[in-house]
Amino acid sequence: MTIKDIAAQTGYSVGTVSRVLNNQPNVSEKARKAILEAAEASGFQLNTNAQQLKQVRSQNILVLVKGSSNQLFGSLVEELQTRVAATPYHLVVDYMDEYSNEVLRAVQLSREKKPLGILFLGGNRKSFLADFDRIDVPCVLVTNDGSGMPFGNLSSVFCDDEQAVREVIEQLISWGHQRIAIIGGDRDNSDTTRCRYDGCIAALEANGLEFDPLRDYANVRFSYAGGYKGAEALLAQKQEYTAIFCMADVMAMGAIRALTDHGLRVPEDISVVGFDGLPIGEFIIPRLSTVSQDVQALAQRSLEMLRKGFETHSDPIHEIVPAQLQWKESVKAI
Amino acid sequence: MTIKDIAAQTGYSVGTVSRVLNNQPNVSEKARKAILEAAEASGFQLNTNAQQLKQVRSQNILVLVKGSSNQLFGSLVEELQTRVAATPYHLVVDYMDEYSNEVLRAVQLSREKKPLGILFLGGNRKSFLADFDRIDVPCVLVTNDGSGMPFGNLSSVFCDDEQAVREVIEQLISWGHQRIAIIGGDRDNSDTTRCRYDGCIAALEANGLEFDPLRDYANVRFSYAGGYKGAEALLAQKQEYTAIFCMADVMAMGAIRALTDHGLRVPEDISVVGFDGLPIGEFIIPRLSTVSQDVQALAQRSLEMLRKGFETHSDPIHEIVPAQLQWKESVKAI
DNA sequence: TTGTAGGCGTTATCAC
DNA sequence: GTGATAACGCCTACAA
Repeated sequence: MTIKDIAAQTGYSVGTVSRVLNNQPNVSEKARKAILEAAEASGFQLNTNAQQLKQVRSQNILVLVKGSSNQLFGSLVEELQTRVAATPYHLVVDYMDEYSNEVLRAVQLSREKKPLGILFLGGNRKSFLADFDRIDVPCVLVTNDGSGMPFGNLSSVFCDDEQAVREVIEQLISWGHQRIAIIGGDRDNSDTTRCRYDGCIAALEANGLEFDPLRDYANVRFSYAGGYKGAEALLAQKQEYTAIFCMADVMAMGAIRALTDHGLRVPEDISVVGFDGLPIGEFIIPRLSTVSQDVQALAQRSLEMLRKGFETHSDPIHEIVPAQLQWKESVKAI
Repeated sequence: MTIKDIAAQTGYSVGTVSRVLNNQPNVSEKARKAILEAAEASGFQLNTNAQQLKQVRSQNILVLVKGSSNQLFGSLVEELQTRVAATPYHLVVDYMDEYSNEVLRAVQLSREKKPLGILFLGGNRKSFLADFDRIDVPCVLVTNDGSGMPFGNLSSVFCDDEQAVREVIEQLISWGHQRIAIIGGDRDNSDTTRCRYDGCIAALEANGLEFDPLRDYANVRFSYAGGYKGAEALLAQKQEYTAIFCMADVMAMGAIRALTDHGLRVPEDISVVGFDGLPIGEFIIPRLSTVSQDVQALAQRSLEMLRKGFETHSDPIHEIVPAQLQWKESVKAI
């Protein structure tokens, strides 16, 4: 079933059928009605391949999600979906694992999907500096800082990770915590990890607390199991930590389980803080203290910035959306 | 940059370039080398649209995921990815929400991606009966029973939900539980819900326990919040339940939180069982008792069955993979 | 308002 | 082995 069949069926030409199916003007009501009916009846859908092959520009907004099991991005995509539904645009979501090069993928998909713009959910500075100049449509980097990169078509929305983490640590200190450990990722390969790490160090140093990365920092994967292992590694240091900051909620949940298994109560014996503000944090026992990223705001602002980019061709914007510290049951003052 | 440019650059024709880029025979080593080098140098990639438009059959295996936030399917897709990586095939994953018609989507994508076969992760009998005859490639319905449907190209792998749930309930009863409530979804619109519900009823009836659906069954969404609301609704019935069976782990986690908030301890005051065997169940407090679906086996068998379908053109198979009851900290004998 | 025809980037079928 | 060339299904001038 192709556009030709519909044309034959209705007696109109492929041109008219195409115009109707694309909601274009210059078609009589009669033709529109007949063609839509025929299409409906046979369940006809335009072939996206042919469409995109021919089109110079689609109505697509491309969303590149780096890290397919990142639940924060999951919520973000949902949020984006509902917002885009109310616009004339269409969302094309592409998932990739944490280790793929998001920019090269974007170059490839740009050529194929001919998107109006691209939303990067996660991304590394290194990849952008290397290849982003091959992309010419407006883009927004979401949850990472894109300022300071020399690109005229790259905006960004993100929360100030470093600042948020600094506040977390300082709050913990003000509540009497002196021995604070950290569970995070690889600071050499993740900008996010690096920012959050810097925030920790800044706060600890400002308060004259000693911190030995080799002893007090656990470098693990961003997962439940990673958090579990991280906490066990820290316990093995026999440092009597009073608090652990985890760079992701999933890590925090794994850590809480490990601590519990080793006979420690959270928060009575040790406090735990996460990062992201995942929905599940509200449901676990104890409720998780966390830095909550404003998914709503991230979705709204990134879309607005992208639209401004391709609708009015305006200059890139770099914007911080505030993160919110949420102190829940997993933390206790000493 | 197109295949033509590569042809011009290397002095060969588009035909030869195409053959090289598709690893086809009848190309001299010299040509192959020159063309691959040129492609490499410019980072050239074939345009998928043009490719799929022209191809009669791709090397794609299409995976249709119904319910994009279903974490069980998330693990399944990961499992499938790693397994397919070792084959000459390629996975194309398409996510859709719980309320879309998976079969119509499959018809559309079939036409476009020209897949060798399709894996349905989740699906409803109703949609299949209505439109599946429009699909002619081999398919496997995963986690739902596809037997009893009159299609020569539809296999299925699933766990015996009804049986598993029956065992759960009977085990609870044997441990002294008499007042058992259930949190689940909409039995009219979800085959899975219906199966699990039937299993409950069968076990309860067989043991002479009374069960009033209006009072003892909470129909909510498959989410943390759904489980929370479900548990609250049940508590409002003032029935002194000793155990709650939830049709999904996410529901169970929400329920545990609600029970805790209402001053009940799990499992001391009330036992909770989930379904799915999500990784996180191992990390929450208390560790969740659940019916663990064998993701490995589901992935392995569904792929094998699909390959058998399009490689040897054999008849559909319907197979049950055993689910495993995992009794953890969230359950206690009375 | 409608029809016609060329071409998007590839694959596939021929000849050579 | 290699090179033309006709599709694939659609969009888009342009002509009618």
